[in-house]
Amino acid sequence: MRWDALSKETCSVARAVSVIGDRWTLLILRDCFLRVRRFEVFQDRLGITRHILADRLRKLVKSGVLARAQYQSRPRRYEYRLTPKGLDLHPVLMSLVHWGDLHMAGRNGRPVLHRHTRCAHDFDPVLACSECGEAVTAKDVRVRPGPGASSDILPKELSS
Amino acid sequence: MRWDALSKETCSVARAVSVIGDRWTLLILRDCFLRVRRFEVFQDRLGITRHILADRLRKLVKSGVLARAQYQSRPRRYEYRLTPKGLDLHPVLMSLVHWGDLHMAGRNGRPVLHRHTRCAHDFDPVLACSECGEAVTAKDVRVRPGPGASSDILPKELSS
DNA sequence: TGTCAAGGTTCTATTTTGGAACTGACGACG
DNA sequence: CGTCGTCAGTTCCAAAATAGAACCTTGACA
Repeated sequence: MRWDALSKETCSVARAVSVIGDRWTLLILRDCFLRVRRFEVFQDRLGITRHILADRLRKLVKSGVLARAQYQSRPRRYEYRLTPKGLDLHPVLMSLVHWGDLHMAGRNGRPVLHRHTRCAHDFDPVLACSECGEAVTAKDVRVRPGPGASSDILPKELSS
Repeated sequence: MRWDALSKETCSVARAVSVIGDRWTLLILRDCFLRVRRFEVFQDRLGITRHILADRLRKLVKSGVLARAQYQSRPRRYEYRLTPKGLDLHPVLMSLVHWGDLHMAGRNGRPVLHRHTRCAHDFDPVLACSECGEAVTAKDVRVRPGPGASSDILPKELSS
């Protein structure tokens, strides 16, 4: 299966993965949320090769997650900023950070603290239900086909 | 930078990405949450090559996300199940699904619906603050170094 | 004229992946 | 007995992606 074949799958995860399912892309996005915007800064922080960085930034722009904006003329210089579509990835990154903090942290504890400015506390992200507001765990969720489903999206046992 | 170098980074995202930052791994995990457990079923559903599937399953077992369990003897057959560590990835996958639904869905709408069994409604995942319970957006969050921070974890502008 | 900076591109060598065939332990069929 | 089918992989080779390093371009500055 090719990269671009993934984006034509019915599944939302497959389509999302076709955009961000790459280790460098995820690390680039992490830095974007830390307000990194410039090619050289990404390169220094990530240790990624310039070739691949250019490629990933191009793909992220093409998919509408980042926007390339000129921040000076003469000489022309560009920076990369999260679009609204890119900002919507915040929950994905926050969930990833939290999982890493829980299961992969070193003995010194978490490397970064997140403060919720509305309540002024350091917090952990909690996945809540949009309907009742309670926290959701894997066992509380049942899946079923939606309007955009194709016949093979769920395994046989679940498609009833 | 090599794969295994990533897991030695201080950043929780980098460590998480060293485990799940791969398109196939994410798709395998999606299927795990749909209760797929067997080699052949993964292979049929994903269209992944058997070689790569075996490699990714091995890595997920090694990192403690999946457990390999014998489900019959004669002939010996094994299946792969999410461990508690793996189940903790549920918010990551849910966030990814939701982003895909929002920004990448086809014209027929979302392919899969999620029902919260506690309140019996179809729902969207919302990222909430563990301290005040309110929904969190990217703009409501400030980051700062935590106990496990290294000097280079945040860009210069934010390390104050 | 020479140097520096940002934001790339080009080159080759190494790694990873795709695609297909093969293995090995069994059970069932005829 | 011989053959077929299933499941969980492994092996092989060709094609694609990545790493690492050097190079290019535009313009500022001295």
